[in-house]
Amino acid sequence: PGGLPGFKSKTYLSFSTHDINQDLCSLSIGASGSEGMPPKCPTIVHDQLVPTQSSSSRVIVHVDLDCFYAQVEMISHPELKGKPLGVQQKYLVVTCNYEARELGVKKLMNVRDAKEKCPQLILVNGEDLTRYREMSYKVTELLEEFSPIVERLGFDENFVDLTEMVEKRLQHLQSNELSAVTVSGHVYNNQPVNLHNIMHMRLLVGSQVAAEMREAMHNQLGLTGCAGVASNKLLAKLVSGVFKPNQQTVLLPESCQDLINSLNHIKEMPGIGYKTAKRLEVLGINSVHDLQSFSFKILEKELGISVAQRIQKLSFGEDNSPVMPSGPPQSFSEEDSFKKCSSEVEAKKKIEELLASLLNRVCQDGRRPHTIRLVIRRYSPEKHYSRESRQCPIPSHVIQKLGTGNYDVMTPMVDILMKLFRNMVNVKMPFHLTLLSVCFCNLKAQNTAKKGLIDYYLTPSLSTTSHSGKRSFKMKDTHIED
DNA sequence: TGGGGTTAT
DNA sequence: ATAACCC
Repeated sequence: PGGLPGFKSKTYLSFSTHDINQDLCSLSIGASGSEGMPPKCPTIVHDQLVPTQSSSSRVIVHVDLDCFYAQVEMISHPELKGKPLGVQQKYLVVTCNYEARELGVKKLMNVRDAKEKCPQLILVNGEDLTRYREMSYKVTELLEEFSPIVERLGFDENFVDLTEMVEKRLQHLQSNELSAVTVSGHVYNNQPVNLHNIMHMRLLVGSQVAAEMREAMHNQLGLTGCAGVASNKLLAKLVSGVFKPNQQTVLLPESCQDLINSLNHIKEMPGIGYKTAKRLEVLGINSVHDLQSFSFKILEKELGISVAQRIQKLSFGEDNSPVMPSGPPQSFSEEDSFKKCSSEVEAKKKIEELLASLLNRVCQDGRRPHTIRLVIRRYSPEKHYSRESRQCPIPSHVIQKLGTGNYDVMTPMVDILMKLFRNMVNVKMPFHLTLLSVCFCNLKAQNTAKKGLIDYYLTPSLSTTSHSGKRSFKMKDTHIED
């Protein structure tokens, strides 16, 4: 209101991007009778479809490292280069290098099957993620030098929003240089480039930045990977995998439908997971085209408006979700799986191990966790994937000891964790666990003297409830007696 | 299936 | 606290 030339302060614009065609949106112009606030239901004086370039004019790159854990292992052990190498966690080969793939080893293959397929396969244990995690953040930090808008996806993928960078580079080009702009890497579908199409130009410059990113990753970190450049995260991710290993691909808008039609099943659509795919199959939806043409009303009834709207847009290649800068992690966790744990003493030993590693990590980070969580998985013969958890606040006197080193923080933490354990597991009855995990979350910046004062006055749990004599718990944290 | 992560409800 | 998603 008031900020747009030609509109008076009580004129409101309302945009709806509900329409399936992302290049159109509905525009309502209304006038409000109330003071200063946008009307909940404006008087609609005009309602029509108008062109917008809201989501389709961005330039996004998806960077995907090749067999990341195997690459890190080959950097640590150069003598393994050129040989078939697998990274093992428990009895699984979780990933392997391309030499091993050529000999038939697949990701998440059973160790026995892998050895059978490929007797020369060399296996290294990858259960300790420390070096992978460290290298992963080096990659993210390198990408953040290009643009600060970097979103991590797992340890080996990053999205970067290049829109602003690309716009600046194009502005700095002279008009005679514009006709000399070329693509770096592949163009999806071998689609011809039109140098008079502004979006083509943006994506070409995006492909050049992507190539610079991959060069920097190789020169500075010794890593190879793929990149995909497109106008949104979904398309960038899908196109990054088209030419595999160590190559890059740019998607021009005209080939978008071809890209999404290249998917053989909706489960291959990022954002449609195991559960949703199963529910869609029941509805007879198997292909991307099935999902595109399916009645939205019925889809909404089955999945709710949120999921229905999101996934049907995905099926058209539409994805307006922003690249969210990941920043430092929201949580730290360590887990261990095993065939059987059936006694409290055994569980305590494992919990102590997990906690010791976590304390090192959290100490390095500098911030302090204010919540601790224990997660278990109970054995069940057939039915899989069900975890239970209990969490509680970390007492402030324990938080303050974190990272100081000379005070024993293990003992009070283990005591808390064992209370959470007994809250979940009836130790007087037989039990059979197959996984234990400890998680630190609710991380807050360490108190400086100044900020400590501010916290004292502004943090509800300290300043407004400390006089009540009882601790107040937000959410559903389990209450642990001291 | 491992050992991690995130957000939404 | 759980359920879904991602790697």
